[in-house]
Amino acid sequence: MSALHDHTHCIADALTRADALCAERGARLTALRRRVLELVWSSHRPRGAYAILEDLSQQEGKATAPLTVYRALEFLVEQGLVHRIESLNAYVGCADPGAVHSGQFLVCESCGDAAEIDDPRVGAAIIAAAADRGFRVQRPTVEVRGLCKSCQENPR
Amino acid sequence: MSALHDHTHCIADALTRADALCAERGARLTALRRRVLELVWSSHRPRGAYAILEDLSQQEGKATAPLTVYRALEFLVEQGLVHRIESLNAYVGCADPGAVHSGQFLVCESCGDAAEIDDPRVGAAIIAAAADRGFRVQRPTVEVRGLCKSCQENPR
DNA sequence: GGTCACATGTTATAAAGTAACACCCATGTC
DNA sequence: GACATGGGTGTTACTTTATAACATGTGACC
Ligand SMILES: [Zn+2]
Ligand SMILES: [Zn+2]
Ligand SMILES: [Zn+2]
Ligand SMILES: [Zn+2]
Repeated sequence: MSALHDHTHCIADALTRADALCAERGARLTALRRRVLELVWSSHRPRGAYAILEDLSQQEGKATAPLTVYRALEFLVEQGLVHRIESLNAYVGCADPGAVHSGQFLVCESCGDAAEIDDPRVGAAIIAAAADRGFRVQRPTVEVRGLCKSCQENPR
Repeated sequence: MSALHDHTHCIADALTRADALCAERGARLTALRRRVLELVWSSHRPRGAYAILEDLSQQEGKATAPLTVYRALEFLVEQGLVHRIESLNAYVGCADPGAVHSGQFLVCESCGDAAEIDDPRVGAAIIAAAADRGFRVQRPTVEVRGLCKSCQENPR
């Protein structure tokens, strides 16, 4: 997700979908959780829990405890609204919540963007490789570091 | 890598290969680094830096600083002798150092074993998926959680 | 034997994540 | 309306993981 797009729209969209999904499931997207989701979506770059915490504290005008954020993130991850990028200890909004998918990411070393993909070839290859070894897949993690298209075209 | 195998052999083997590789490259596998590598190889389960630190301290009879271990690990990872499992904040010996590969792991939720694989289908699928999006791959990370064969056969 | 690069030691600190327990507040029940 | 119930949040303290800054050692090379 390069520089120029209407990101306000991304955020609004994400919140709308989250509202709908949670309503449908009877999950409680409380004000706090909604605000954290919004902060996760403040960019397409994965954000650390403590960065979110800082923003939240500022919004509230008073210090918030880490647990507050971690609990909200836990909920959002469970609901599939947010993914955790293991290799960055950071969180990013899910591009397509509701759809069943495991989370595959192309993480740009230069701009920090994390593009979520759900490539069936990758998923299938992992399942096949695991099956060959008698391994039962529960949760694949794919995080590919490299250079995104726009950073290749406009290097620093 | 299930329960029953001659793990002493795994360790000796890993050290021998490490010696050879480092000699070949002119990299300095010092006594300390060699001991850390040995501790990483103490099982096929990824081990945390602080677990290794504890073992090391005990061996030496005196407290060692975290940095000592982290620096040794950094070297070992650079040399491809050890991989870091991002989703566990832990380190595991590389099954095939020297070979060019990125590190794909099947991590068992039950016994904790991390089997390293280097499945060409997975690698190729990732490259293809990335190429479709103009993304240039530098370092793929694949960490699959699930149940290994032996844990499926002998559940708790 | 000087010096240069790299390895290690030491101390302090940062960043990321969790435990335990109290309180609040919406919902449903009597 | 009183009251139990359960999930969500607040508060405090703490653990685990990782790094910064600076001093000291050590071996290769000229
Ligand atoms: Zn956007
Ligand atoms: Zn980029
Ligand atoms: Zn073994
Ligand atoms: Zn297992």
